[in-house]
Amino acid sequence: MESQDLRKAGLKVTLPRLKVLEILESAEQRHMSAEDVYKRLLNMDEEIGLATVYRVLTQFEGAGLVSRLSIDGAHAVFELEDGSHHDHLLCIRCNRIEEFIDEVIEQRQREIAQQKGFEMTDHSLYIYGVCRDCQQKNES
Amino acid sequence: MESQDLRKAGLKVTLPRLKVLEILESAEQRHMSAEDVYKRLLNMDEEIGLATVYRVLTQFEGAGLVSRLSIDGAHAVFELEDGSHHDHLLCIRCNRIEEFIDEVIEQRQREIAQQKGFEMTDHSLYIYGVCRDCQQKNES
DNA sequence: GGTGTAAATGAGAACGTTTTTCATTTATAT
DNA sequence: ATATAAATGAAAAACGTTCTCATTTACACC
Repeated sequence: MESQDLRKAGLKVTLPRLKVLEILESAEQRHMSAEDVYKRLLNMDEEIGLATVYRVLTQFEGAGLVSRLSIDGAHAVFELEDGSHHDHLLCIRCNRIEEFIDEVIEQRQREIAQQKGFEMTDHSLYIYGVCRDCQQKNES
Repeated sequence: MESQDLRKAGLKVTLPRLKVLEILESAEQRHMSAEDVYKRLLNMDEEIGLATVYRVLTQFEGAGLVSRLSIDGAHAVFELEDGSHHDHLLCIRCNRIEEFIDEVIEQRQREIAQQKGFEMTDHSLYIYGVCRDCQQKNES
């Protein structure tokens, strides 16, 4: 029951919040922009404004229910938080997003921060490239 | 002589381009936003529009003269390209930007891309934290 | 089950950054 | 010197996102 997640996060259980959660959980694409979520809502005939979608997603982020990816200059995309820290690989052709975890890189980052006298709070790593499918499409 | 750099890049040698180059080369801060450059121009009594600054910086990027950093949700900043690939450490308090190179991370990224079937074209890594100075300020 | 209160919402305006438009100016090849 | 394509300035538009404010809603309490 998702209502519990909302209550635990100190958020009232409202239709917009339930719907946005539902969309994030059921979407075939794990990574969605606010606009994506909004369009999905329109398709479901839910009269929920874009501003509310932004608000809800931002609150979810604050509550640790979703993570926000700020990819390059593009608009932010959100993913359901599953507790696993991971980084991302992005296909520059089809915008597919894949995830990976690499403890070697994690460790090196901590070392670098320490070397430079930084108290690390966060990091973001994106690898850009052309995914296998798009490489093949290009050959033909 | 910077004019040569512009000509080599296939760009006409114009006052705005020379001035922007000059600012990037002489600025005490290596990382500048378009707005930063524009303000500097105003201080120099150069009547160059902000749109031109954006255009020039984007062309310089295309020509490989500068790199654009798209940090999180913030506005882009530019740095003179010196041929050395490097990543960045950012202080979330004072916005200081430091650079680092780490071959271990570079290598791991290549391996991960290969594992995932990606032809890597680029990557971006930002480590966020609190720099030494800001840690000390906080203690007092 | 009502009711009060603070929180949440919708609509549209506002925002900050960046890009575009278009008429005018400029650099450069000839 | 001149023609031509490229570059510019100013203002408007675009973009994703946040804010404002009047209205609605969820929920704690009776």
